[in-house]
Amino acid sequence: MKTLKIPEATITRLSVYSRYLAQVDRHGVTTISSGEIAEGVGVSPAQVRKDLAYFGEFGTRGVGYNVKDLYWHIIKILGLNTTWSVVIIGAGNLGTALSMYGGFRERGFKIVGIFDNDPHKIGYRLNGIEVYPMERLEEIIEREKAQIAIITVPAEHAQEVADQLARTSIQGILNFAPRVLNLPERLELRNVDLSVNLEILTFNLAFRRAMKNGK
Amino acid sequence: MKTLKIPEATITRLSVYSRYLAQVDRHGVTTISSGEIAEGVGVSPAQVRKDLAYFGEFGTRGVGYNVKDLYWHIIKILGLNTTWSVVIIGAGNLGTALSMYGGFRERGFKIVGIFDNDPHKIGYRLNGIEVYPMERLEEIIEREKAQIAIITVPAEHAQEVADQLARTSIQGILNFAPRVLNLPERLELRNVDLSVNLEILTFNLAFRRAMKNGK
DNA sequence: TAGATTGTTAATCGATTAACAATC
DNA sequence: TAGATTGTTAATCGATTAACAATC
Repeated sequence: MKTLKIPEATITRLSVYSRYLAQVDRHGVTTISSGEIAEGVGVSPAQVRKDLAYFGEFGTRGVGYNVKDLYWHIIKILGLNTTWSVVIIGAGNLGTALSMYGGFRERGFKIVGIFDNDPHKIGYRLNGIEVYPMERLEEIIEREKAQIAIITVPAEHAQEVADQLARTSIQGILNFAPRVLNLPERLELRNVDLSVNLEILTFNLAFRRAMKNGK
Repeated sequence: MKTLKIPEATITRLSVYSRYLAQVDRHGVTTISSGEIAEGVGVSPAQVRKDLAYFGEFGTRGVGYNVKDLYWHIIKILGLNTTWSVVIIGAGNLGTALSMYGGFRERGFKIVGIFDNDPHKIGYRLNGIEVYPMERLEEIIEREKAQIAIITVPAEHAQEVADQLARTSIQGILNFAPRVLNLPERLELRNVDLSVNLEILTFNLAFRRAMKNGK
């Protein structure tokens, strides 16, 4: 076991493995091999073993892995054995959709507030989550001990919101605005660009087609 | 210029470059260097040039790139010079939010219908887009010549929906359900897992913290 | 011509795959 | 003991970075 550099792709896959393990666990499976996990999520068995090897030895040679056991090991690795409090900035369609997204709750994320600067939206409750004005950002983040913020405001306002968040005790930001953000080093930043994903799809489709027709 | 193998990361970055170019173009900038693009989107200048080199020579040595020109070249590479018709399967929070998402429209994607199996939702219009029953999936896809489908149904139903789509003329699928899908080779598939992104964030936060406290 | 910046090749770095000894 | 499967090392593959000749 070595810990030095862990590829981000490994973390992505661990997340996928853990969800797959939860799924087979629900079906009553107690033991699973790297080959079966690989088959289930579409990677190679060596990949599965390598990914796990970064963090320890979780299996039994000749036998495989205990499903529940490995599941909890991965949950712990991902930091999901504790609850994370999350605020959402932007009560538009995407923000409200994410505030109700079951996938977050299932994995232990707790949305503790939504922020917007539209006076009409303030005070409204979405699924029991209150919409606050931007002025109360710092106050609510402190009160709720929120560690993560999700930005779903229009691209033009994303940097401004990021600046405001940088002045709070927020530790990580998940940015859905299609804009590159400048942030202090101490903040963890991840970008989710919904259009990019669709565009990789169109590239593959357009490119394939071009290949077929001659070339 | 060689075309053989293009890293997916290159396509992701091209998408980001093009949006950045649109942004500086709006500010009246006409010429830009690889270094300036790199600075603007947070990669290295060599990276920018390498990415572009897969597809041709778009710049002038000693000068740089014409902003509008390069923008359109990338748009063409990504296959965005034509309109893509898209259907959304699942009229829940996420599906409806995506149907109204401005980021898609801006890049030339046209949502032509939303599908759901909840009778209460059928016939309802969201932003001018009609909600159809699942039974009409094939009919509407043919009529609207939709090429892409976005899956936003619960994980339990994702495979079933994928199977239905595989029987239509849909060419590509963007899957938001946290479930690995099995599909025929001919279909292009991309997975967007919203939780995974949040989990990479928590891993980084949890891991960093563990590093600090001893270890 | 001198300065700037591209396009491209070679060197480096990192991640995946293959192979196999360890061991249940 | 024989069969299975892990954990790990070495080999391969691929992507990024550095360097520089080409050229505006």
